[in-house]
Amino acid sequence: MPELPEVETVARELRVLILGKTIQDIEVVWYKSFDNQSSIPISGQVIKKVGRKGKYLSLQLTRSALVIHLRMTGQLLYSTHFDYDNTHIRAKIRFNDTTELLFKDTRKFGRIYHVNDAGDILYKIGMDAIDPTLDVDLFKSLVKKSSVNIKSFLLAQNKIAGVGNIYADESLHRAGIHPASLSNKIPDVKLRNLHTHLLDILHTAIENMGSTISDYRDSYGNVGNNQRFFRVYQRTGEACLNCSMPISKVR
DNA sequence: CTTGTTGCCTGTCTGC
DNA sequence: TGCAGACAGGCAACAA
Repeated sequence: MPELPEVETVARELRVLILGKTIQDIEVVWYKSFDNQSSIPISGQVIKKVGRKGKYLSLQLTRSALVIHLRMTGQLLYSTHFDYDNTHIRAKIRFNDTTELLFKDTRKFGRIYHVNDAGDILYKIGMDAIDPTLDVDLFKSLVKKSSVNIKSFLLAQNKIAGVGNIYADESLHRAGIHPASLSNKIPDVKLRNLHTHLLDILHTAIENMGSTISDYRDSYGNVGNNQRFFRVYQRTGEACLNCSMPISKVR
């Protein structure tokens, strides 16, 4: 499931692939996958900027914006030909040079929102996890304000955006913090550690083009490489790389 | 305000 | 081999 590093990988690729292209039209195959909240026509608009905040991708157009969330199985595949497999394709963004950006989403949880301004969707989301202004002190103060367990805190997108199950589990393990630990009871030293490891893990995952569990693909249809380096995620029953005890699943 | 619960979806896996 | 049911999981909507 795409989290920050996977969405960042797609964003970087899309900057190369579709920036400056003019949209011919959008073909919506599954109506729920496309949520049109703007009356501004999409046809004829140019992709001015590709952004990302948390797990959301934003395409700034000439006069409006497309905000995209891939949820679990969403993919944005760039296509230059017409003989692709249409299975699970929920929408097609066609450009006037005959290339297309295909929104493939097996489980139909993902969404493309068309809005006047990307902020209409993104305002409710917290600070991006790799935003440089989210320094140790700010990170600590956010965690200390929360009474939920630390794993739930990391997953809460209105607090810090972009972290999902994979990178929450990996960073907590690396920092030596049990996921059920209460956020406001974790000592400063451990929080400092968590901040360092979270950033390191996210940046490393971006360098590795993200992690592919099952469905994640980049815009070229390629899998990521980062799943090879998991130390706890989906390693239930296997030996812990720190203490060699079998890893058990808690929820 | 916070926290918890439910529904959205379909492919894959488990047990009979 | 077939089939029912559990499971996976991010987030919106809703309830408390």
